[in-house]
Amino acid sequence: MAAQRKQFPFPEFETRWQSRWLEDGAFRAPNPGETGFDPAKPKYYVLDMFPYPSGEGLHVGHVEGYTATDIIARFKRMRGFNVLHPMGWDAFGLPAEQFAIKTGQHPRETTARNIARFKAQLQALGFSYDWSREVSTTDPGYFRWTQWIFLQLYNSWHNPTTKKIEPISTYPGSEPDKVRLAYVAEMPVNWCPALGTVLANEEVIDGKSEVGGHPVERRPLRQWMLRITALAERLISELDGLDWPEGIKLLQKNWIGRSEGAMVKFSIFNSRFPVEVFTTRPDTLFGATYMVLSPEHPMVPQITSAAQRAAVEDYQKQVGSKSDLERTELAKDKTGVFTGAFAVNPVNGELLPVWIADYVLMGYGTGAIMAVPAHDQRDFEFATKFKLKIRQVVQPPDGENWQGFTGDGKAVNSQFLDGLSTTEAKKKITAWLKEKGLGQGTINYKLRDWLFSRQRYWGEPFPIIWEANENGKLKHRALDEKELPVVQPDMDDFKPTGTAEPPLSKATEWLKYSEKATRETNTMPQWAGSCWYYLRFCDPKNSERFISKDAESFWMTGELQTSKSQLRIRGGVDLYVGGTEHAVLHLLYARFWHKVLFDLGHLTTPEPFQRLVNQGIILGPDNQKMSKSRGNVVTPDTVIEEYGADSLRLYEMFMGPLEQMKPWSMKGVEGVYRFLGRVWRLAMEETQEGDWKISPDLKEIDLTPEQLRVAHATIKKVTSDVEDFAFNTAISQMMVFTNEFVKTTPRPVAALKILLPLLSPFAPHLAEELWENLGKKFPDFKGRASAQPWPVHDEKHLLVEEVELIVQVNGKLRDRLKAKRDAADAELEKLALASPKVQEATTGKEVVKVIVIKGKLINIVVK
RNA sequence: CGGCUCGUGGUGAAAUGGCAGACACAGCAGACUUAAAAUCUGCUGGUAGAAAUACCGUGCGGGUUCGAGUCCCGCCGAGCCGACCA
Repeated sequence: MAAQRKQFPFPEFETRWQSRWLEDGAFRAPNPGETGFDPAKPKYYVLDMFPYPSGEGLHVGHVEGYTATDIIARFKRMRGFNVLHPMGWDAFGLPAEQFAIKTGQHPRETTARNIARFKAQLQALGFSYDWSREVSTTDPGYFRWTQWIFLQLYNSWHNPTTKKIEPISTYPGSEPDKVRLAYVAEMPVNWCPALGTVLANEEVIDGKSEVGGHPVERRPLRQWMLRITALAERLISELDGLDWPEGIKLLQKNWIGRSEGAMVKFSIFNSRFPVEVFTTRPDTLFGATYMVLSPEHPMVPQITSAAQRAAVEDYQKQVGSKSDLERTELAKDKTGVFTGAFAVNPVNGELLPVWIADYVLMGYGTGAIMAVPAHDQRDFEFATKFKLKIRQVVQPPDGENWQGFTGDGKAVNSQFLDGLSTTEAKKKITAWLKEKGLGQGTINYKLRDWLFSRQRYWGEPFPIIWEANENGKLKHRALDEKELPVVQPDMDDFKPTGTAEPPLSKATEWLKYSEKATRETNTMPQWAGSCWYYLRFCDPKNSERFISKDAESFWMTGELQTSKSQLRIRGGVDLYVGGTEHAVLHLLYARFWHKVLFDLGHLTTPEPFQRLVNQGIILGPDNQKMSKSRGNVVTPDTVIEEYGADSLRLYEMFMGPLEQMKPWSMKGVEGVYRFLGRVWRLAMEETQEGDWKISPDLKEIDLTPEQLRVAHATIKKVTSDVEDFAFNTAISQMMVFTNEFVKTTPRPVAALKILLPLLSPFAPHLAEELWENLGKKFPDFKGRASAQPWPVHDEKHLLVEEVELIVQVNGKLRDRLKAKRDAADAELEKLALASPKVQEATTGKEVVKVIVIKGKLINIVVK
């Protein structure tokens, strides 16, 4: 098959065009102030989620999104935009480090090799990236600025009065370390013994590590945290102005998990300290019949009675040894232990038994709840199992069973709340609690602060040192930005230490910053580098700043200078394409950093990505997710070898809607390959010797009215389809166009002058090659196909004198008739009623109404 | 259990509330060829019919509408995500 003669000589011209584009910098986007910059051109920033260059290379799934953005980039250039379309590498990360450990090669070497392979694969697809802007997160010239941004976080705080991130110097208190956006905390973390590292909650799936699937346990460790929760509110509300899929916005909202409720203080009968509880249903306070603390709650040891101590400690041990997986799986059946303590219900002085149970999580709210079994499913199950009191305090509307009823209703058995609706009761009790100093209304979030340190070698070192203060206690201090970048030392042994000490702790030389100070040995997580790469692309070589003011302003807002008073709501990357797997984490983290830098005055837009599009997953030919173990992975290399890059690009776009999940089919590739062959033969003819020459059928003749109609309908449809990301239907329209012209001889060469520019974003190599060939004979074909202005359709060619109308009787198709395009309604009605088929269908019936839709149909309603 | 997305030929899929199945794939028949490949032509939702044509048809049941694949309600099924979030 591979040796088979190709339908058109793509093996020769595809690589030739790729080198020509590279050589003459065809897709270089000039920055303000650079040669070639034209201030009259509007900007368009189209971005792919840059890849992690794994050892596996790209598969056809990666290529889908990249092809879509490439089509948009090429389209926008032809429409006169200054298009920024960059590519780079998210190259820090665990797989490279683990591969290094296994093979003894330095991750820097394997990473460089993987990048070279990825780059070659991308270039073989003819993508129009501006390669002069290539960045890698592992390059010291890049991560120097990642570290610089960390310093911004370290040196700033969230001012609750202004609700903005401000320099730490505006903090009026005496303990700045308590408010910094980057802070140190002793946290129970997800420790993965196999990987020898701590993982973020997001990297743990069903109690196992996302990478490798190793078991993960909880253990307390000193960690760097980022105070993302300070911006929780804005991370929700500022989603509103973004052109993102609603589903993704919802995912982010749910992840942040805002809920309104109240904090309520319960005093404990035998303790000096109260226990605080968060509830979204303060209106059910009179229905609280017991209280539950999380087994890890710090108050548990103090309040536990002597009689219950053994049972409580036993239960704590049991829960502690369970992985998160077991804990949630076994959670179907409620478990718990009585502490022997009693809490006092602040509204009525009732004594409530205090239990511990693992269905209450330390990580949410205060780690303690008031249990209202009558109106909460979990409390109801628990109370039923342990025979605790259940008291109704909400009357459901229309006579529903009140047991376990969690909806809104009317308050009962609640003294001064009785008769109030749920909403009113919430308001009243919250005000009452506040007045008595027993609680207050509050908003709680599921979002936790971001665990930002990793015990790894292959990541950005922190620009932090530890030195002893007067009391001999170690204290962290930020390095000056002049000391950046902090580069990892070259080490032969970067294996995990097996303890919580990171591999960098073995670099004894590097570790020592001065007589009194040592370096932080943790490194940043992989997310760090990808949080701001879209900014660096705007000004990738800048050694003075992470991005120049001019470049930032131009590529984010389209204006050369944006004064503070003109700050934009819209702006940023115009189009961002990538998979849904980054719907919460990467996108949330990047938005967080962007907002911090925005508040600190380094950026001109509050959001990084104006428009987001998610491409669907491409399944293997067997309809299963592509994976090495299933053996159903299709690589671009094999497809390009056999059918060429243009066929691969075209097929990826022809498969179906971009956002949809769809299976791969080699037969489908063959289909678009045949189509490209037909386009080729529109212009070229094979000689006896097997060479190609310009087809003698091509003549400088006018298009017929019908040909003009097809041509202009194609311009119109392809243009609007590209704007709507409906690439599959754009391609089918170009197939219609081609089918119209292959059968005609002589063939108007003007048809190709329309088709080739339309086709060039999709199949750029073929379009360039044919355009250049035609230029040798027809002087009309100047320059390059990819540099042509985008064709514009003329509506006058689409109008036809006679249109076919369909005639329905009661919505059922009965006849078709031809009529003048602008015929009057009354005339059409008369024509339709005169049709024999209509008469057949209406005899003996009364015509009630006739609906005429101009140019489309006539519907006769009979009774 | 909850949320989201989606159910259309043998397959991938089209269809601003207005001719369901465009464009492809596969299949069948034919042309070219010694033959094959490639290419080209025709047919290709189901049932009945030689055909014209007729009837049926977008997961199921209701509703809105002159008219529903499309909008609304309820079910069934699939995929993805989140799952004890108080």
